[in-house]
Amino acid sequence: MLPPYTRPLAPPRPRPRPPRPDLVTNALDVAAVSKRGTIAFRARNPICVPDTAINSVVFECTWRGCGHTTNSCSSIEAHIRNTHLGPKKEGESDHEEEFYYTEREVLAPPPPPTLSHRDMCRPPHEDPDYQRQLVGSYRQGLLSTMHNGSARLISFPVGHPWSSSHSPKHMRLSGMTGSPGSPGRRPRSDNKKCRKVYGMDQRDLWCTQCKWKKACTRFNE
DNA sequence: AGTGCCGGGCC
DNA sequence: GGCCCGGCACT
Ligand SMILES: [Zn+2]
Repeated sequence: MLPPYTRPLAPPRPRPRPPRPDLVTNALDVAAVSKRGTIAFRARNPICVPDTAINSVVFECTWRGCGHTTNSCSSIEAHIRNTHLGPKKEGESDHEEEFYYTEREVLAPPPPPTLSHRDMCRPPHEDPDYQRQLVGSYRQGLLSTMHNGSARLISFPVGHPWSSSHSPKHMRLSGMTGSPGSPGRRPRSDNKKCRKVYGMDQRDLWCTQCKWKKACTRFNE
């Protein structure tokens, strides 16, 4: 009797869904008293930049071939764990991520967000930027000089780069989740996206991809 | 608890 | 193609 797929026009969308009972998270983690409290670099600051350029600090991944930079400590650690070290095991408590990034300063961290029209929806394995990242990490150890100032990477599809003893330290092999042929999931970038910026009650201000629950094209670079 | 988004549905 | 949501990986 009632129309099949007609939605009310523009009411706020308070649609709280019931939570799933099958999601469990382990709560076994160390308190981590001092989070990277041992690096005491950049104490001296010899860079003599008066007050014209805003030199900000970035965290740069030092994994070979990767030059991924972020601006927060937690995001670079997340990057390293996701893209290089692999999933964390439960029962491991050393902060190994600390050894794969440095903190440095930059003068002009190209903040202008790309104004190009990258407003297309595209699966990640077709994204040329994304493919470059994949190859870069896949050849970890085969290439020597490779600069890369881009952003995101993903967990590997099905290859086992960190099982080939190319990593500077241990190897974290495990049954990586992912069916053969699955391109993997891109790690969340640290920028705030339309949803968080505008909120659920202003959904009409979101970019198109955010409205469709796709990868945001306005706030990621 | 909330956010980001892939995969897949419907039109 | 546009549009939307279930489910899930994260935080
Ligand atoms: Zn967006």
